[in-house]
Amino acid sequence: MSVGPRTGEPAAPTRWARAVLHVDMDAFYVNVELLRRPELVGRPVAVGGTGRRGVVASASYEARAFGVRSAMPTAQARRLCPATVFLAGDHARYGEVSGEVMALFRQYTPLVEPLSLDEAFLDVTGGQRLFGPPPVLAATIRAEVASRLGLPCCVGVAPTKFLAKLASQAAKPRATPRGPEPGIGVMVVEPGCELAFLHPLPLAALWGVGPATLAKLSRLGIASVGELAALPERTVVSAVGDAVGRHLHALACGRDDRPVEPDRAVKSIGHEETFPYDLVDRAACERELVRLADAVAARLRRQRLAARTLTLKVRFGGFRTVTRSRTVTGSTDSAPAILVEARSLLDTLSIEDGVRLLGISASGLEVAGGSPAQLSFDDLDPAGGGVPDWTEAERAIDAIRARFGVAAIGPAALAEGGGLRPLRPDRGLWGPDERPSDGPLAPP
DNA sequence: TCTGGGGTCCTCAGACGA
DNA sequence: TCTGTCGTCTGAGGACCC
Repeated sequence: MSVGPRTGEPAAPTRWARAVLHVDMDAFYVNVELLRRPELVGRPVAVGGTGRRGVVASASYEARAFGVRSAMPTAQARRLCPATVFLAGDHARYGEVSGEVMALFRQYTPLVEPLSLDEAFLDVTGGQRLFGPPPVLAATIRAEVASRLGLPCCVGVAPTKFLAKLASQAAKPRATPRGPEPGIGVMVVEPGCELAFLHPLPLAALWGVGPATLAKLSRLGIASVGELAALPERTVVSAVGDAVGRHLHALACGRDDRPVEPDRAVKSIGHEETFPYDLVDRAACERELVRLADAVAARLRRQRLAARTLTLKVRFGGFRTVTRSRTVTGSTDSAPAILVEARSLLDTLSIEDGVRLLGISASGLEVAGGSPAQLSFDDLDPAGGGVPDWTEAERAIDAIRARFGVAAIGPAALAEGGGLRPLRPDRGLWGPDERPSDGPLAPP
């Protein structure tokens, strides 16, 4: 389907000055699981955290028909649709499949910008002579993903990223109380017809308008993108702030010249974890910080990066969340150095309300070794004893893990019952695991 | 017995140096 | 020497996305 002067007729092979595809995999995690569990096809299925405090990461359209949505607490999803089959998920597998999907896209253009595991922008402006008009290429890619990987997806075609993204949403299947209804698969917004597609849409369709911004814009008495575009830019800025206001007003007017960026540099690397039961003593918090610091440092080293700023995130029992960060001269990719800093930041907080979540994030990233003096944070050690140089030891740890797996070696503080409990890539991604033995805590 | 994890970007306040 | 201004950096928090 297309929005344009020739709607209903075959698209003429006009040359697009700029053509962007947005490819969105349908219920990606669920459909990857269905490939190896075909007996679940047609049933309500959800992937996500299966334990208490878990949330849904992805739901089949059969489950969505009952109101099950991603980011919904698993307990609520169970109440809405008790017949749902809940799967814990396999993030490593989704990463592998995502790699195959992206590799397929790159057969058609080198300008592929992954947004997440399950969606990407493709700039196909330069491939029109080779692969045909963008709408034809969109259909080709969709068919290739289905035939070679066995996965459904939707494609939006438009002159800009933003419109391509909206178009792919319009092409998606719908969950209705009667069951899933197939979508159109490919939606095309022809050049010159951007506003006809855009302006009837509700404000919430705009990328960047969430509940808070929607409430502010609604106070202006508007409900559609077209009404937003009709307002003076200064009115929008006064309602939602300078940067957001100018950005949203431009989008509403159909202006979006952001390029497809294949090589976006990572800005931060972090890990956080919600615990099955709130932590109430500092020693337990510090053990968790050891695991988090170990995981963050390992990822920094894997990507040959070092961080200047470290941020500690703490969510208390009442869901109040605070962050504390510190920026230093130099940079680090060392777990002991990150741990010293995280402990020091934790010391500034009272944990008497219980700690529901801890997280460590590294930002201000630079290429490791690029700093004149690789910092060891030893001037921040409250004991004043400095942090030993772990460079060689961590190199050895990385090599052992590369060969034998992440659980093969780790900090002694994480040894439990003869085994290690490091952060696994797929552990607790959508909430704490079901099994109490997997977590550090029993119910209080 | 509601509310994950990994990110990016923006706003605002305060500190600080020119 | 003091004061005000401006730009920049940092820290904290919020909003949003998937």
